[in-house]
Amino acid sequence: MILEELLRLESHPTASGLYDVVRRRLPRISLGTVYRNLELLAQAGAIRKLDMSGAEARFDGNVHPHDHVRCVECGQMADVAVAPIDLSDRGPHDFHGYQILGRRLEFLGICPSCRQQTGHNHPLEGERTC
Amino acid sequence: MILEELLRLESHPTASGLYDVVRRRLPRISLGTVYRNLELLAQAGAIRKLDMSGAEARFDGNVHPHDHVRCVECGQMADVAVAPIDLSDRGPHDFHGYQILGRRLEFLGICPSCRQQTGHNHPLEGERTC
DNA sequence: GTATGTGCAAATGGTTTGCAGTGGG
DNA sequence: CCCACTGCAAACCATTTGCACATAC
Repeated sequence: MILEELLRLESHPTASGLYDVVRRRLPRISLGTVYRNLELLAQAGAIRKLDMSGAEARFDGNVHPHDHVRCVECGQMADVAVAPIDLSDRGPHDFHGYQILGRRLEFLGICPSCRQQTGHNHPLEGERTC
Repeated sequence: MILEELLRLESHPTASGLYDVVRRRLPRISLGTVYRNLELLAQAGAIRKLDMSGAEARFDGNVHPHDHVRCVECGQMADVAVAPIDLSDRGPHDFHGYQILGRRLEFLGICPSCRQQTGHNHPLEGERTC
């Protein structure tokens, strides 16, 4: 039922956000159970766990290859089609001998609704813009 | 002195790793102070805070634009030259109206020393390989 | 003396875990 | 009856914070 609700949502809920939703159908479920099952589902490859950038982890029912944008203001996330990375000129020694298994790419920005509310500038604190 | 030690190291230490190093020169320094100053230095743009992928945050004295590889086994990190991302065919609506400020790219792999020790396979749990 | 920065210890918050209970097979 | 799974609460761990004190100006 946790999986069902995650698939229904196209937001990328946090564990406790999903907990709130699932609790509407299973009022006696505990947050620990939600965490346990999300972990199992992620390991089984049924869902993806998005634990980037030190924030609260978010979960994604879409297991097709894709990247993400995250709002630096509110933490909301959205899907982005896979952005091709040019590694044509790289040898293994550009990676210091690491055997590369994968990559994680996350765009950072401001979502439409946060953009309206605050005229803030978010210079990304010492981070190159893109 | 925290900054000095971080610049001297080319590993990408965690806060407590750096704490251990700095404590050799300042035996009475506290971990809280290390955190406080790393935060200030990162905000001032003197260092970079690398808090990707839900692990313990790491700090980098190299503020030039570059990406990273992280060992999924031991957490060690290394620098990688900026990998160009092809966004030529993207309009703002591919990003769901997000105003893009930056990106974070992290390669995941196994570092040379972990590679020797364990013949393990690390299929990156339901993650596309790269 | 006033402001800034520190050590220390306690609080925080997301996540994990130990354990006893429960329900399905 | 057994076992996998659960609720619950406590533990965990990186990080942050409150506070009293120290040091520099």
